[in-house]
Amino acid sequence: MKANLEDIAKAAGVSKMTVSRVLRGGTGFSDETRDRVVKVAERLGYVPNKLAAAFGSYQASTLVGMCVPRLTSGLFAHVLDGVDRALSRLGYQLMIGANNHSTAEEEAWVRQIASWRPAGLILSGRNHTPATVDLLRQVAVPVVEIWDLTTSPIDMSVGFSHYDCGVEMGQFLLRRGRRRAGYVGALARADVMGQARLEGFQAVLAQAGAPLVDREVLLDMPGFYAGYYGLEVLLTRTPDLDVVYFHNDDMAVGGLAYAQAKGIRVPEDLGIAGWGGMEAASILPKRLTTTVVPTTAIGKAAAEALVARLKGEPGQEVTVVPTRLVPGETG
Amino acid sequence: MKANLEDIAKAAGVSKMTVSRVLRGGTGFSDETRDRVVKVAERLGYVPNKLAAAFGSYQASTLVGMCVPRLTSGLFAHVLDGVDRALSRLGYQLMIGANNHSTAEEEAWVRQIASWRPAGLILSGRNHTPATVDLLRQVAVPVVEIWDLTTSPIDMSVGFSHYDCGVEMGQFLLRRGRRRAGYVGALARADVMGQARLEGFQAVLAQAGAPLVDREVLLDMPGFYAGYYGLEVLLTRTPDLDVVYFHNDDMAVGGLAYAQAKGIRVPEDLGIAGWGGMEAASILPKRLTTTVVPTTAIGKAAAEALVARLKGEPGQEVTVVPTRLVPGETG
DNA sequence: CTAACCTACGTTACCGGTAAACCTGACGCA
DNA sequence: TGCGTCAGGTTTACCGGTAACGTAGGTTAG
Repeated sequence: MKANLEDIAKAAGVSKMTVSRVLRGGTGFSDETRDRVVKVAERLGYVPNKLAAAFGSYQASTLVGMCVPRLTSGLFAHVLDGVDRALSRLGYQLMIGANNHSTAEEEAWVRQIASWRPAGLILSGRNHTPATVDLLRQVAVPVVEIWDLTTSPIDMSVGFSHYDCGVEMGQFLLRRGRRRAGYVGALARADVMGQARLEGFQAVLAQAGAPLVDREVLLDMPGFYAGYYGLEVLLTRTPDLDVVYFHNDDMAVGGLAYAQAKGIRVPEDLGIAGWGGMEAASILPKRLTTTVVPTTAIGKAAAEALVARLKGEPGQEVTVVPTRLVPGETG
Repeated sequence: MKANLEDIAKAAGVSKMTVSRVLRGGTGFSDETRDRVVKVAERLGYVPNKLAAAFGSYQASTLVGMCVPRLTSGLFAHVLDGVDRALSRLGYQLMIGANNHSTAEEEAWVRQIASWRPAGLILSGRNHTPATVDLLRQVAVPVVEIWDLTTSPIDMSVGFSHYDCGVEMGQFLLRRGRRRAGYVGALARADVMGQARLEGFQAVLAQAGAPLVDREVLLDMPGFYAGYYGLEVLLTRTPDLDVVYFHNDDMAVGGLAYAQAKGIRVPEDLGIAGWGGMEAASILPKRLTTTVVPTTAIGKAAAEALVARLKGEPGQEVTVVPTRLVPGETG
């Protein structure tokens, strides 16, 4: 990595500053000068140094940090994809991190990222440690909190209400005549958003005079096996449920597998509802009753909100991206 | 973002350099000085500036770039996770990008990333444009090519042989008595690695006197529906196949769904084999015959190879991470 | 008793850009 | 003729760290 602006300047017989302006597509030079400089830069294989550029100019870098709960989550992969597509087109670089559903790990990540003076940050969820919030205020950079909508964001928020998802699913299942509902969740301690869905679900059931009968919240990661096992535990304890709401689709599919294994007919004997809109659920013989979350749209909206702010436009403070309850054949 | 080393230095009554040394955990200061500096730094809410640090010292930053074909790929999500876990522990930051199976997009990405002077790069696949290779040599930074093993890597390689995957699956299906095999693929133009699997598969079948009968390679993304549709096209044209090898598990599952829809018994009438080891395949009533790729292990190994090189150790040039053929109930 | 050596710092120069101010000749215009 | 203006540059002063080297005072070896 040898050639720098100085080298090009010398070789082209102009000043460093002129080279800088030419390469950044500015103004204040003749066409001949531009051609000469561009040619020399190419010949020397010039690779710009954004480190120096971001550092030297007082303006922020083109780095954007994004923190998700887990990198292996199919839902967040799509959010990530939405963000990346929107940002990379505009020349921003995405730095990612995973917080493993821990606000402490998120804080550590923010601390690391902050030292890179990013142009903006995207965080998942609305729960952060006080130190994280302090840090974010201090770095004074646009922040988008995604996934879980909050009416009082640190800066901007893009997402939907998990509580409302629970309410909506509760209402739907009530309309289908379910009266004895159970719940199977996971991530007992860390999962604030699943908790919010459960609360909405519970509230609407209680209001209708058919309160939640039983629930089983495991400590595991919310996957297929946790759903299978969770339903087994739940039904062993409380066999006469007529519907079970799961933390997410992965778990619901596991529950479906359990029902199938035990000869429980779905939806006749037991209704099963998930959440999230897992792509792979399409491989099931019966369409899963679930709430589809527009993951890519959330990513896109988050990136756009961030970019708007970076361009000096005000930027939407709260963007609601509506979810969609899909009545399948299992609920 | 106000406090910098200078501010701390003044407030603590020492020089900038001493503050720098203290905060980086170096030597050459007394315990009292350290305590005083640390306390002041904390009080002022000092946020280090890695931009300045990486730029000022001539050594590379703690930025690591990683480029995957698609961010929504479940397999690569696990690779990414493996890399991130290994790197973030050591204080490295991961910058990601997607090349959409295009070497041209990869080149554009490398060009962007190179200007950040990363400590290292991780690329997916062994195919790169000449300009990419030039750039990589010029930035003179450790590079790990993952996923598709190459015996002559640019720098280091971690992965497995796609060709051998095809060979192995071919041998397995031959042993199970299959003689009339078909293939359903996707990404017709861009997918070099699926192509390699097909070549291995074809070679071993031909050698055994039971050459590939027909194939259908779609232009679509390799997902569930492409598999469903691809199998339909293939069987309509060539109904008397006794086994079909799919580009990946997603497509195989789609094929399975098609077979089920058409009353084709699997594996009696038709064998189905996939590739990759999709988690969600576990929700199938029958275990899919497939090749499981140790995704997280590849990510971890890639990160470790990179870190070894960064520490000045030689670092494994080629690391083979073996795949595992899982005989399921569909082959 | 003195040279060598350590500890605990301070000084200086520089990394490669960018912003902002400054310069210069040509041209238009009163 | 003198002055303003504009294109097309150049010059200078940083940005916030780090490496390399300098140095004062105390300690130790011979």
